[in-house]
Amino acid sequence: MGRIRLPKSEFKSTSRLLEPQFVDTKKRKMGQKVVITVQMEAKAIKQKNEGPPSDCWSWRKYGQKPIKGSPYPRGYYRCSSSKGCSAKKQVERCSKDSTLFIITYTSIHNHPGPNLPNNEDSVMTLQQQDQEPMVDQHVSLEDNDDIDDPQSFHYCKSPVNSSTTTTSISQVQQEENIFTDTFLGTISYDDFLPLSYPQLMNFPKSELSEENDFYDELGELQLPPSSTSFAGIFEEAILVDPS
DNA sequence: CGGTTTTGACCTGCGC
DNA sequence: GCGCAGGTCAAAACCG
Repeated sequence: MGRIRLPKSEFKSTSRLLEPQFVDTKKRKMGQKVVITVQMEAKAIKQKNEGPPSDCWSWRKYGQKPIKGSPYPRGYYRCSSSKGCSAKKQVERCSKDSTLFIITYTSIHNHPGPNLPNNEDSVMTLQQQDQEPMVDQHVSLEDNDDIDDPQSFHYCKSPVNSSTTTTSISQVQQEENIFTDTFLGTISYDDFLPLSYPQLMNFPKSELSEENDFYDELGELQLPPSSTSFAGIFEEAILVDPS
């Protein structure tokens, strides 16, 4: 898609600089991230035209880049559920297992999630799964050839011993075999992701990066009851703190 | 018609 | 300082 760009010198005078307060510093170092891996049924991927698994948040794709060493590009999404929401996610596919999606959540939602009334139900489901062997549900979905729900997928536990602060995506990719080795079972993606970033993180607010300072200002933002009961499942996501 | 996706260009952090 | 790779921008195309 051709696009006429101004010469660099002229480019400097575009709207990006007219509103410097909105200019993203585009620092490579982002705040802490949550990395989760999602294994989808091959059929489901086909049905979704190889698209990433969707969650109940509304995401808008704003970029895609080929990643060195990976045959699959990485997609960049930002939350479109609410204006001004800085929540972002990156979706890439595992180079060795095309059914495995690596989703990296950065920043946080500054608004209540969609379908909030359902969140409690979702959490209850998670809690139940915590108590009961998840394999049961896994089997039930595996046995179900009906892919009417293309969002069915396998939730893969991230590397168990990954550092809680320094694990990077590349490290994750290097340990892809661990994903399959540590496969736990299947949960509903909708159950897993209505929760906002800090809920996923479930770590002390003081540990949030300064990028997330605005969340302090939103201290009045009411979190769904799930925020506390999500700890059980959270440990299966990777907390990344690039330093 | 408004929101989303596509896609090439631009920006920036980081390693050397 | 330079080059690379990753992240973002934004116009055009697409879609419902």
